[in-house]
Parts: sequence; structure tokens; C-alpha cells
Amino acid sequence: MKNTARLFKSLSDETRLRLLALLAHGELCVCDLMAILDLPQSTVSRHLAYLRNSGLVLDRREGVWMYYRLSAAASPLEQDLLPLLETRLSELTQARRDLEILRRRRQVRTEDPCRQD
Amino acid sequence: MKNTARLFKSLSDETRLRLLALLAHGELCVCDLMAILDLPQSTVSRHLAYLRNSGLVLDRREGVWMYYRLSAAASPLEQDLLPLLETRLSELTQARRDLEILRRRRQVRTEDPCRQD
DNA sequence: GTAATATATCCGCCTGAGCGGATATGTCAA
DNA sequence: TTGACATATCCGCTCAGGCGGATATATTAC
Repeated sequence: MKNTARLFKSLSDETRLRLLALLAHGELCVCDLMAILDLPQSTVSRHLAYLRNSGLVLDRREGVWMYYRLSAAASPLEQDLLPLLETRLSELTQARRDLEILRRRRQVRTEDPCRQD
Repeated sequence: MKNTARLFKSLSDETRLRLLALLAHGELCVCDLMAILDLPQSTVSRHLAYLRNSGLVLDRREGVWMYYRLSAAASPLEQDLLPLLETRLSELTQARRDLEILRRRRQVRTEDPCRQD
């Protein structure tokens, strides 16, 4: 029961929900997430660490960049809850806005993901 | 999105999850809940107030007793999430223990719900 | 090596919210 | 009205965890 409470605590912050909604569309690096959420690097990094510790995301280093992605559901509850959450989040305006920015970034993207512009 | 985060925050405390799991089996008064959870009255009352403020439960006074019950789902997310949560919670040992105590109390019950014994 | 860049972590600060004993409130019965 | 009881709220305390600038670390390029 503690674990269930902990899972919900991970989901109880707006920034983390925005991160999860974005990662539902595929792996992203921290610089992408910073740019899309428009939040300080330390804030984004801290929330990603929180999500990693709670088992909801995995990371992968590629050169200088850290890529984050959703992890597989670790419990029956997660297995049911996470898809449902993604559906519901995608209906919210904040998530739509974030996703729109992501799409635009992907169009413009050259080879280097995080060239400062 | 803030509302979604707030919903999860309501669910991010073990005591509140235990309360919800019990109330899924019908209306109960505070004295029942205190006895089952084996927690101080102020603690139980505080968490019930939290759940009421977040719209997850409703209360009803009957004489000296306050009865709490689950409220109808207030959003599409709740509509999907809450039944699912009840299913998953009922599989956990803590919830099973609590429910067992509830059953025993109901058997013994005379007319007055909270006669001190 | 050094510099540049991306990311993680540290720091001090601040707020939300947990705890449970003490007290206030509401209701009923006598 | 007064007393008993159920419940809510108050209080002081404590701690988790939010914030974002500053600093540390890791990697690559030169």
C-alpha cells in the first residue's frame, strides 16, 4: 500500500505529468524537455531524477546527452493506470501546447539535437 | 493539469487509500474508521476532510455521527481510475486486514453504531 | 592538457502537509 | 441547562519536497 501511495506521489506534480505526457511520444533528451517546458535546467533534471527513482522512466547516455524514455509498467496497477493517464493527459491544453512545440522542434531538427539557437 | 496533479496528491497517502478502500464497501462513520484503522481520531478526521475537499467523498450527519461515502466520479479520469484503484487495492494485505475487521464489526453490530466497548 | 557543452547535484530558502494531544463545536438526553 | 459523546479544528512541531542559482561532473573537441 505504501508503494501505491508512492506511485501516486510521483504523479502528483504538474511538471512531472508534463514530462510523462511528452515522453509518451518517444525518447527525448533533457535539452529538448527544458526547451519545451520552458523551465530551468535544474528543475527539469530534478524531476527527471524523481521519475527515474520511482521507476517510471529510464535514461540512456549518448555522448553528452541524456535521453529519457518511459519504462515498462512495473505493477498491475501501473499497467492499467499509465495508458489511461496518457489518454486523459493528451486531452488537456497544457499537454497539447507542449506537444505542439515538440512537433515544431522535430521538424526543424538537424542532426545535433541540442544546438543552441 | 493542476487538477490532475491534485487528484493524485489526494491518492498519495496510505491512510487515505485505506479509507477509500473501506468506503468502497459502503458508507461508514468516523468511529468505525477510527477503530478499523487504529489511528487517533484527529488523524482520521483530518484525512477525511482532505478527501472531502478534494471531492472524493461526501459526508452526511445522522444525529451525532458523521457518515462518509464515496462520491460519484467528477472527471473522466476519475471515472476510469477509481474502479481500477479499488480493484488493485483490494488485492493488498493491508486492505484485506482492514476489510476483515470491518466484517467482524458488522456482525457484532447492534443498533447503535459506535457504542464504546 | 584546456575549453565548451550537457547534465546532475548542491545549497539555502520556503511552503505544504504529516502528526497527535488539546480544545472547540454540534447533537442528544436527562 | 448540563453532561456525555462524536466529530472537527487548532496548535506547535517536524519533515518532505518544491524552487532556481551556483557548482560539480562527464563527455567531446581541439
